[in-house]
Amino acid sequence: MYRTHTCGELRSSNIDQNVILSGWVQRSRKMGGMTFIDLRDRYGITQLVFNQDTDAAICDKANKLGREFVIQVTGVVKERFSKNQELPTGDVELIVSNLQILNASEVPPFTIEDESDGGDDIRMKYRYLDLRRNAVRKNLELRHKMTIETRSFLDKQDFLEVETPMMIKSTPEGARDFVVPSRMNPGEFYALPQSPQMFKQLLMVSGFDRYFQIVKCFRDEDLRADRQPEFTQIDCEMSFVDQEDVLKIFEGLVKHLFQQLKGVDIKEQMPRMTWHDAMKYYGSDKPDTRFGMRFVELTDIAKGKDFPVFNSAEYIGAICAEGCASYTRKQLDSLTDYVKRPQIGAKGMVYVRIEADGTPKSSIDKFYTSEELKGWADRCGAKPGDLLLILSGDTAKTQKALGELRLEMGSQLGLRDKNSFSCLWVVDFPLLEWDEETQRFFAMHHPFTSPKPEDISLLDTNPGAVRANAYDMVINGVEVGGGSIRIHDSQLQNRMFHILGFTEEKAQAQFGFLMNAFKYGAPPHGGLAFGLDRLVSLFAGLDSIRDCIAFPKNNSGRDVMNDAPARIDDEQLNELFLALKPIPSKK
RNA sequence: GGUGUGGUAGUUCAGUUGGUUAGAAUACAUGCCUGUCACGCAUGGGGUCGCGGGUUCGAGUCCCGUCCGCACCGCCA
Repeated sequence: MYRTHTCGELRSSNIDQNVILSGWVQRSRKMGGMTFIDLRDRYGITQLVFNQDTDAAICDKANKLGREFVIQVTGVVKERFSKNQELPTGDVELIVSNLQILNASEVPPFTIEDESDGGDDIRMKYRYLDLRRNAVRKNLELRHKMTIETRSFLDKQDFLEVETPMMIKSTPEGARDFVVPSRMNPGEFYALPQSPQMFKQLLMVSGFDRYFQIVKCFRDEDLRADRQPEFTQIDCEMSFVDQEDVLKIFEGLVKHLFQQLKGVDIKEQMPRMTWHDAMKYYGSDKPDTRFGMRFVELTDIAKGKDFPVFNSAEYIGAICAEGCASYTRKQLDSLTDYVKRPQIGAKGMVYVRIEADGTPKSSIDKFYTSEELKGWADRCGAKPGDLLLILSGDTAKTQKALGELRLEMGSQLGLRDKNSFSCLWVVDFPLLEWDEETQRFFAMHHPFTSPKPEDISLLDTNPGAVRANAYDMVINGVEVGGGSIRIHDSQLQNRMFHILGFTEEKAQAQFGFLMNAFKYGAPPHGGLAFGLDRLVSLFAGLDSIRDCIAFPKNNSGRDVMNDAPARIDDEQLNELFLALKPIPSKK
């Protein structure tokens, strides 16, 4: 027997019991005649005591232990002389009578501590050691709880978890597919699913009525702090539902998760915001609503005076930063630099300080009268001591830039507290998005998304104005999930394919099986998918989803621990009838 | 593909206008220490300054190229 208790288990009630513990040496403190060792496992830390006077041999043995040695100890639990309030096991310690080294350890490349001395890079390379740390393990425990609670909630609502294939057919729409060559079908490839989209819709045709799956999805696109090439979705679909039904059920799921995992009770209904309003007031389809600072448009009153920049602008918008009139020239310059970065791309920034006596002071004083500037301030609801920040230019670009500026100001003013949560639904997304490059419409969500019935008549006349039955859930500016009511009518679906530029043949080849299925009684259906990694990282207050994934990829999509991806043998290539083109030199 | 930023001891970092033998903390090793829990004290070992080229009497420092990490833009139906 390796242990009778875990290292997080012993309390005063265990005093005088004989126990066996196994675990890793966290750290040892040698005091001369005494040695203390912190023994760690997943459950906690227990202090082991060795005394030269009591048993010199075992004390000598203990003194030879290094960090991360795996040991087994037998001993009796005793009350501590001086208790440690920081540890749950801090009232007791183990007087060790038998010590066995189960495995020695080399000195780890970084310290296995809550505050490790290791950087991200080295910790990823030795991820199995990083996972020993409380901080990382806690994230995975939270992830576990989230999947358990999700399954339990959805099960109670009659959802069935059904697995769908990981090796499917590649579809050129949307993200790039990861592909897998087929040995038995030379020259042909499977794709890894970007989502189980079509399969879950087929399950609706099959009458499963309520489906979910916690499922890996794959997209061969560049990575970000919140994007991995393989990621996990809570994928859901329901039959005989309209948008309202879907929002209600899954709002319930998210509230359940908040309640169970964070102890946060969200009683009121989550706010709904149209996509149009989100863009107008926040410059983003995923607004961070933890703070206000909504856009105020000034185009009509700021245009047509003597300031050429504004006169040539399609849109002039402002945000009001409360109490920021005291910003120095240096701070304002740094904000200007911020919005002028190529990633944001604003040409410049105009500010108006509202002085304590109410007089406006601006970088463009000479173009506007004090009365005019006061008019702007009034419209923005600015009080003395506030600061208006104004961007202008092309509408979409300026709103986006102003949105970035708003987030930056929110961060600077400490309005984006990781421990407060603001959820909302963004609804009424446009169905289609015009692509300048290819001069055609793309489905903003995916090609199976249904248009709003009242907008269907616009499909032929003004496709760009058609709104979709599509919705995203946004928490703290993070898109945590999204979905839509699908098209279940094959005629309407055909019309969509036509608008998206699919020929009859191409639509048939690509989505024929789905179209076929729809001929046999497809129920009205819809659903959504939550990004599990994003939800967990949001709940845990992490900066990157990497921290809640056991074995994540780095920025270039590599697993730095096992060095995947890697070349394969010629033999493997031959078997697959594959030949590599010359690779542009690297290394 | 692009922009920014970084690469110096096992690790995290400092390193001035280019100038002696490249430092600190921590980790590690050794010794001392019988109630520590970030124990303490002393001593010690540890460096291809990412790589290649250039400028210079002299380069961690300046220039060019390159590789790698991170953040972001493009991309992500």
